[in-house]
Amino acid sequence: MTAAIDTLFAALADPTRRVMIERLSRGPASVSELAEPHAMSLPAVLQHLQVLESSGLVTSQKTGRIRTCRIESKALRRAEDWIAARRATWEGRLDRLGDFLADGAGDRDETTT
Amino acid sequence: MTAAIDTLFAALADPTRRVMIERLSRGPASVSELAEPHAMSLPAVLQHLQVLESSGLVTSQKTGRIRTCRIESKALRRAEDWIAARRATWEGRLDRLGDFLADGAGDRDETTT
DNA sequence: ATGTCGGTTAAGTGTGTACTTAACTATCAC
DNA sequence: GTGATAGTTAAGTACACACTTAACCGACAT
Repeated sequence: MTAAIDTLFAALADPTRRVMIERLSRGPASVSELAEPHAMSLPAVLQHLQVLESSGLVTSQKTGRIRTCRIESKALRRAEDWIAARRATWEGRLDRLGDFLADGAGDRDETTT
Repeated sequence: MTAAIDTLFAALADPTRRVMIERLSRGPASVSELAEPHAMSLPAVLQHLQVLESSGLVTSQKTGRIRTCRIESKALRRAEDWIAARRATWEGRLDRLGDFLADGAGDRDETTT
């Protein structure tokens, strides 16, 4: 389970891959559409795509000679949730520390929800 | 700004560092407290800590001979928000596709047009 | 059937990352 | 002071990652 989150964040850590994700968040795309904004060879794009797929962030299917890729929001949510959980623990702890932190005494980071 | 998100996700991609973050989400800790659960040398831990600090996820201050580290929830939120934005775009797009998706046609093969 | 388009595989290269050990500094206890 | 404790620096190694070029395969168009 830990390894899965590993590959998730690792996939998101690369700017090329994040641009791909951004593109895919606006709708499915072919491999060459994904490649278009990037100044790199197609095989390089393919490798990024493989990383995205093995992380579960993207799925794809081939029809004829074009492969259509789409984003997998479940995987995005898994990453999001991991972060949210840690933030909640920390911010919950801050809350428990006392209200005097909440109204200005803290080091300007508290989220007063 | 893109490079900042880079280092953020890269920092989160390592299991050792995520365990450190989990520890710090429960409260501040010293370097050796952070090191304790990991079967690795202290210098290795220090290097992970440097990655966490330069990503903005952790800050630390030295008092006497112990360095106290604490989590920086703002940075966590930056990562969380990036993901949330992409997911929102994608899921917003799905919504616009029509309600028939929302009540059961769900995860399998949307965009049947 | 021949050519082009979209994608894929294989193999190699340079760079970065995660460690290691060894040695060293600064504090605190006595 | 002496010695232990907490952390730090430096230098080196092994492996992973982001690319590259070259060659290739399977649609589709003419």
